[in-house]
Amino acid sequence: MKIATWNVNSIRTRLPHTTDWLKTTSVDVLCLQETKVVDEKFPRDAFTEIGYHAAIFGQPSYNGVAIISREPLSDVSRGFAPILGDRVAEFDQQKRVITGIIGDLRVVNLYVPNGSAVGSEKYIYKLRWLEVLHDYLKALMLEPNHLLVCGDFNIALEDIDIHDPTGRVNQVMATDLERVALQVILRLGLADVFRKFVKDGGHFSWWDYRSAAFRRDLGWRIDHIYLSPDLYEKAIACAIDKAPRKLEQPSDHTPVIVEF
Amino acid sequence: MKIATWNVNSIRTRLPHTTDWLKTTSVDVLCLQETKVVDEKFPRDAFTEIGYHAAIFGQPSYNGVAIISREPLSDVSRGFAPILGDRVAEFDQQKRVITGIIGDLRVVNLYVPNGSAVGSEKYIYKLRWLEVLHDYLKALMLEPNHLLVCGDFNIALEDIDIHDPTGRVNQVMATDLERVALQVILRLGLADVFRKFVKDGGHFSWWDYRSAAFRRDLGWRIDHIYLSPDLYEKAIACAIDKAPRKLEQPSDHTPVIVEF
DNA sequence: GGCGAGCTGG
DNA sequence: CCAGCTCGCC
Repeated sequence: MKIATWNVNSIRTRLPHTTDWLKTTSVDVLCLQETKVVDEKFPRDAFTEIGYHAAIFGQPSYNGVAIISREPLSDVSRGFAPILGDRVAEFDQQKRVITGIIGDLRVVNLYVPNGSAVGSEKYIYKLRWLEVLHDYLKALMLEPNHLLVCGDFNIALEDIDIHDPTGRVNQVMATDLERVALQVILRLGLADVFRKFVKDGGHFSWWDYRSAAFRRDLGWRIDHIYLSPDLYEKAIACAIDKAPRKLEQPSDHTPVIVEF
Repeated sequence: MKIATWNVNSIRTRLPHTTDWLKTTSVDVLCLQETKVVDEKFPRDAFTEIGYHAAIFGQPSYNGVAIISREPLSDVSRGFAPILGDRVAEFDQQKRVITGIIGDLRVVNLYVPNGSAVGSEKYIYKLRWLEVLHDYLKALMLEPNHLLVCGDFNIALEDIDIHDPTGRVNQVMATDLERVALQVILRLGLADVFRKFVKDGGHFSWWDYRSAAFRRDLGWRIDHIYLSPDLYEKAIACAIDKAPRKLEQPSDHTPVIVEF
């Protein structure tokens, strides 16, 4: 059983990359972020043709998440409100959360806000969003299922997750406030499965399009897979597949895969 | 001596096509229309590197003309107002006219308004613009130089210049009013040099991007080269080069070349 | 409908 | 650097 997360930065532009990758890698579940397309225009057929189902939650231009899976998902829910009620409805205007159940496993797929610049409106929104995410995951953890929470977190948890942590306290995606917000969430009982297998730094999942960042390996590890305790024990591998980032017209992110 | 006219539909997008074509065709003067770029962003260096000068008159997004030449132009003037005075200044807001002298030859490069739909505001503007052009060329013909007037005229002079002239009287680029306006200009003493060499129809310089018009050869001959009488006598060839229209990401127009 | 530029977001 | 959008042109 293999489950992956990949911010594709437009599923329509990256459709051949995505289906090619599914065919060669044969993961069972692929969580996509930044699909950037309304549900009516999501290229569902391309996934059906190669034997996958798609649960989608999109909007025009921005954000958008989807779970591609060999087995159909049950109990799919989109956004925070179905779990937390209308008090959080404002956070569902941006389509960043989708979840569903496969067997005894709940998969949560997230596209955490980027935060723009430290102290900006968007940065405040990101921190508030993470608080809501805490309540959301707390609720889901009451279920009997195993829990896998993955996606583009737009946060580098440790300094070794950044190519150059100099001045990180002023850099969005690495400030103390963001890290603490995420650590509070993890204290609910989730662990970064990549770190079960890889202890050193220099492993990245995102490289800016600008300044030839990929060629110079100036990356960040901001795409994560978090597991509930017993699932964490069962994991036998977790890796970043850099190959898709080397293709023509790549996404700026590359997939992370966990295997059980 | 070879002189060409080509509506490139954005010089930045078509820069490789344009410089490649100059290198293989080695024309002495190339008149460009729809450069779609302000002068500060015009890719002058690309032409300098291959041995050409550039006289430019552009604006952001729309219109824009340029004359690319092996020898530098003298007496360059941009727009109608330098010749006709401020009464026509309103017509220079759109950058559609540039002229300069090489040896004993004045080259006038035009991007005639398209006219949108018959009877529209833009159609009226086109007819008024053609009246101003008449006065402009009348003034230039007082000079002792030979005169070459070329560009995208957005007018098919004869029915044989349209793939299907059915209902042309209601079609912009082929109405009687436009044709007469152009014929009045030509009566100043200018002749279509393409017709010195080619008498039959079915020769086009523009094919709409839509409906696979190029593949089906549904074109129009709207890019012209007009010459003063003694120059007309000296012309030894005039041809449309369809090759650039067959490239990847082509302009919707293709070059017309006259040789002396 | 096919395209390009300029804009906004990352 | 790249994505999609909005706009205007043809």
